[in-house]
Amino acid sequence: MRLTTKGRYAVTAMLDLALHKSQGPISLSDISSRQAISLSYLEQLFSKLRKSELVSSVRGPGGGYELKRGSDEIYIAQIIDAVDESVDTTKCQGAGDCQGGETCLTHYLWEDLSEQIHAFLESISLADLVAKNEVKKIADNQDRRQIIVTEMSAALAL
Amino acid sequence: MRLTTKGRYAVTAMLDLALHKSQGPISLSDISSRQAISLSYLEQLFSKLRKSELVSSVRGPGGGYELKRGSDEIYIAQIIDAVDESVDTTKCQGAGDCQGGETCLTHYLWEDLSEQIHAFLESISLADLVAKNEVKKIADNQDRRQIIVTEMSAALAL
DNA sequence: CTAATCTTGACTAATTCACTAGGTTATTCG
DNA sequence: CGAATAACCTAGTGAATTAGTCAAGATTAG
Repeated sequence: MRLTTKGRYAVTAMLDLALHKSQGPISLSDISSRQAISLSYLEQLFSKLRKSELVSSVRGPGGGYELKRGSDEIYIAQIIDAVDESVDTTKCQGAGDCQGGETCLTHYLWEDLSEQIHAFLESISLADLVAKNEVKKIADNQDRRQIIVTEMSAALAL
Repeated sequence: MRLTTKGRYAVTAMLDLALHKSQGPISLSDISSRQAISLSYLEQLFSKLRKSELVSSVRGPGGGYELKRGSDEIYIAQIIDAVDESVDTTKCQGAGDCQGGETCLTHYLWEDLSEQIHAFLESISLADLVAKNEVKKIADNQDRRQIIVTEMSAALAL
């Protein structure tokens, strides 16, 4: 699991789609001006998002991109995985003397942590983020923290 | 909150220190050979870790680095923050027309998510990771997932 | 059919990452 | 004392990632 600006751009753009899904296909230039992301970079990102079946494209005038599924069926982890193809984090895949040795121990500890974050992001949908934003406007910080706890717990109970 | 290989290297190295803290100061060349991280890169990372008061150094023969606090008082987020100096994720800091507008909305949604991950990593100490590894050897996947839930909940209850 | 709109893909520049190489300074041991 | 050890510091390099440019293709409106 990697968490970089590329993934943030992708999630931001997908959020923009979710917020405007009632308006039919959204062109990338709309997203570009609204979210301050360069058009060409968006094009690259959406190429990957399309290959991952997260969005569908409509060409020609009035065209653009739409969420392929409902915003409650698209999870943050899927978006990040789509644009941020993960390299192998182990680095010691059968590389000689690292068979359950100490080296693999620490690698495994990190991977486990990474898995937990991934599981968390797999449990949050675009709709969740949008919905939480509504709540946030009223709730103060303490209430918000409580919401986070509830969500995280619920998320991992599966 | 960014999650890159740089942070992973730092956490891995700190875990190595935690696992060998009974042996006095640990030299970087030891960590380098055990964890397969280049020595000079470790030096750069530990320079930052030292400035962040996470480790202390002992020079000369037999010297090396030690955890400055107990491994139960050093949290993953601190390590990552130390080496991975975060750039401003907003990009629209008072930049004209982005005053609570739609642009800031999506930025804020992402930042909130990022905060949650940070809060999570702030709640996991080096000792936690080491301890969990002991448990893992016996526990099956379902048990592990329960542990995760407990940890995440406890983490955010503050 | 033609023009406008929007996707698609190939190509390029800038930045960051991971690492290397070289040295200097502090400390211990023979 | 002097040689070995190891932290420290600075600069530089290659590759990957990030971000942006440009020129095609596809599709619809008029």
